[in-house]
Amino acid sequence: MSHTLGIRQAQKQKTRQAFLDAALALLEEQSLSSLGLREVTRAVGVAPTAFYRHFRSTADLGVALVDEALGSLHPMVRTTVSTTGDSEERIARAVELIARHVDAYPAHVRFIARERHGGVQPVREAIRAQLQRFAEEVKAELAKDPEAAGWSDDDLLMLAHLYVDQMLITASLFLEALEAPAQERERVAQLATRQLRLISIGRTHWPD
Amino acid sequence: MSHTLGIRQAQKQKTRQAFLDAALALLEEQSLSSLGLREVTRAVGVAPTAFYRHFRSTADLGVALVDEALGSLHPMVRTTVSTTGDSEERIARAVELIARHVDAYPAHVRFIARERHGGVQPVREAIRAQLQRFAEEVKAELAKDPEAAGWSDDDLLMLAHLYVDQMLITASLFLEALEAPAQERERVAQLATRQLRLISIGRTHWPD
DNA sequence: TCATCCAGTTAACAACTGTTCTCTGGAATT
DNA sequence: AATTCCAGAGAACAGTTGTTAACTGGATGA
Repeated sequence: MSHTLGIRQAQKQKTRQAFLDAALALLEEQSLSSLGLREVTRAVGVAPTAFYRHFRSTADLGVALVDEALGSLHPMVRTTVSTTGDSEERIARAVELIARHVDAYPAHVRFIARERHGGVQPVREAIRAQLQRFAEEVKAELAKDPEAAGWSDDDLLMLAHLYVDQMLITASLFLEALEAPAQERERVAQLATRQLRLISIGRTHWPD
Repeated sequence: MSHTLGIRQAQKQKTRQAFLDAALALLEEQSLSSLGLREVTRAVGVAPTAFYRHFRSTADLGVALVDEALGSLHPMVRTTVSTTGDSEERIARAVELIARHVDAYPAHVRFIARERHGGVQPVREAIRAQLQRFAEEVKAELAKDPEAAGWSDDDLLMLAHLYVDQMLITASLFLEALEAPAQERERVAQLATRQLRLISIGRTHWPD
């Protein structure tokens, strides 16, 4: 049973979301550490002081953006890795899925790539924690595969991190190619596919 | 025969270098897009207007920092990849070399990791161009290896990019572990070693 | 119905920003 | 020795910033 929010709470959440959306748009052309509080309130169309009703600082807003950008991604990642079919099919599906995600949420992807090593410590920390969770989820899925027989937990996590990092690199490349001709995007897809293929081969022959 | 600079030019270069050093120090706790011109001149100890004698803008200063941080790295990368010995020795040496570089130039590494996807377009472009050069140099070295027989140019470049990205990821992990206990840094070294090992295995079995 | 709450407003603060123009004094050139 | 050059200084500009305090008025709960 879902609880219907009061008019007041609903309006507050609406404004909060407007803050997140406006910030995400502004962050396409700058980093979080240069994002001003007044800049955001101006974009939302609200008084500067209203900001404090929702966030302590822009860093706090950034952490909220991390949750929005990565929080909803967990189920997708899990189903991607656990997809059935042979190795080649799974690679093609993963690349396709990354491309679609970048198309659907370019600002989210840009934000994560930009702030992962950005100048705001709490945000870096939040991203690091979420990516750690991703890696552990991927590891759990990898462990189910019969190919994982004889793999140590450490090695599975090592491979999971390799996949997660590769996912981010690929997403970033698709992002750069967003406004480029289809041919360029296809080139990125081919590159990512072959890199995943090479990793997959390394995985198969691991305990040589 | 080296040309001795006049007193004037020498002093100018000295001040310019002071700008680069001060900026790099300030950028440990923020991004380039939030770095103020006055902030830098204050750190150097000169008047704000002196900045314009050396750079058009902070973005321009950022591009100069890219050259300083990556320009001197080319010979090192080349010799690393072309190092003789079996695969395992080369991996160990590469990881060791990355760790030492992070120890020696942590601010450079932080700057590149931060601004590679940062909010200043000309700087992103400069980093992208340099990394492209790195990849092509690595590719040229890979091509010399007898193991590269039967590899297409495209596949060699694909593998080279994989190595370059992996190098950056590893450097970034070492950076995070800079002030951590030696045990943590060893964990990073082990992780990077095994990831490179897996890639190396994939490379060996590539045209399966 | 009435008192309470609280998201958003208004006004004001000192401090800071990038950029301009004018000036200075020592190096470089003739 | 006289002239030109030019890195850096100084002062002033209109705008911007984050944060504070006291307020308003509609939703909320007794």
